[in-house]
Amino acid sequence: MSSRTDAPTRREQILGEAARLFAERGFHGVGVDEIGAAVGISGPGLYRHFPGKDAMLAELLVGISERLYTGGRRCLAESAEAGLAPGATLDALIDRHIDFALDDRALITLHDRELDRLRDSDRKLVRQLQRQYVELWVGVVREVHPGLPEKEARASVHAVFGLLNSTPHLSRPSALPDRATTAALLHRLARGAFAAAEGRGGADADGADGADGARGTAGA
Amino acid sequence: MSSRTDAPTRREQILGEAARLFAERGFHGVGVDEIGAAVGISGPGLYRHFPGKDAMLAELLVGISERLYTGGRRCLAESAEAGLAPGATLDALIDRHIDFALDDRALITLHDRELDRLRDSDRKLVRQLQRQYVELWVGVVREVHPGLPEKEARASVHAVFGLLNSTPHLSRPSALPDRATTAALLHRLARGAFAAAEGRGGADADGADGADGARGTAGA
DNA sequence: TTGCTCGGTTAGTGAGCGTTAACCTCGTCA
DNA sequence: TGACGAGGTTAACGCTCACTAACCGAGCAA
Repeated sequence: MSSRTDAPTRREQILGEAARLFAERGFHGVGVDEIGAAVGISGPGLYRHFPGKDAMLAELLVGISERLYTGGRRCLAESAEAGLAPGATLDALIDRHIDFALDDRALITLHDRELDRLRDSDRKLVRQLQRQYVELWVGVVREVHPGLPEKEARASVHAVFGLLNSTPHLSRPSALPDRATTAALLHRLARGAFAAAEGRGGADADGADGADGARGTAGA
Repeated sequence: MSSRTDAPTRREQILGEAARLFAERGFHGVGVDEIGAAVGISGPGLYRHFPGKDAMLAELLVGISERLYTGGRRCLAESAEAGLAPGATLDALIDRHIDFALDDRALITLHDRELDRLRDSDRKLVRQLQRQYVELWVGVVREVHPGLPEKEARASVHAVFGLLNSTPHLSRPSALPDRATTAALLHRLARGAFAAAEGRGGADADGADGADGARGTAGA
């Protein structure tokens, strides 16, 4: 159960420290002894909780992928229920992703850095969840920006993920404004990027979009 | 030397394959035997060209950092010489970075993934080059968008780097439109993000921007 | 009390890997 | 012709590291 912010169980404690360490120095760069030491037990004691080092990484990556995807689905469901406009739904998606990116920096880092260290089956699962999450965004983005061809929408979503996930890469986070300001800034950047995506599609045209309502990126 | 597209020297060949392999499976994830095999020699033969595995990574990371920074400086110099507007300078910076991101995906990946595997001195050097490169962007961005506070400008630049560098993270690049379309799209996304950055700065106010003048993302 | 499980411990093992050693074979140049 | 250096080779060493074996003490149920 864990009423809410219970004392974290040993497993969770281990996963948390492992995430931090993996993000800092890479999966292969961290030894089991270090992970153990980080939670106050030492070395092979971990094997009472996990079958192996790989299993920790797998659980972390599958976990974050699932949380992202189900979080996204919940956004969509709530938006639909509340009868929100596509633009507001996109705002909700963006905010939720920003929360992940700012709160679980280590996991976000791992998520696109250590994926290939997984067993085939786990990697397939994570990839599938990622794909579904992307498609979920693509759908909303294309509702907000109907002029955007699907391929470009997908590429834009990937790019915006790169943008939103960029904060963990900062060497020292002190360079950032406070959390609220950063979140608001990232939100504006993401919306601005999407708005600019349908500028004029280059060669493969679709022409008609004219002055579109949704935003108003000043000049755009 | 090397008139232009000469047969690459052994060293260059090794560096190229090492970059590819490091990007695919991580620095610790690839053995020297594999790197050797990739260029047709085997294992310790590499030590005729490099003092060690670390040295290869160091040369790759220092190299790409230098190329990015000097490339950026050249952009600025040429723009100044031609008397271009700040907007056009920013366009040039963006295009140059996109060329890097699309042509040297492996290096871009390494650049923000394996930095901590370097010896202290090398890491410091790379970090310094990165910082200088960022500051160079920040200067131009603030010329184009004077309403943007410095901290937010810097964060925006980092975020846009994340955006521009996102393509390597795509599992299979076939999902992307052709190169020209992708480049144009990334360019629009980046400009759109910057344009949206100075929306209204949130809490920490600088107050006066209201309807602010300096805009005109459109034409640029 | 006895005995079992849970969560630790330390010591050890075996594989993988970076690196070195020793040796070989060309082409080049005096 | 003969020395030599550049660029390979294979064998071996030594370290790191994930994982296993064997043991142990506390809590707790019968």
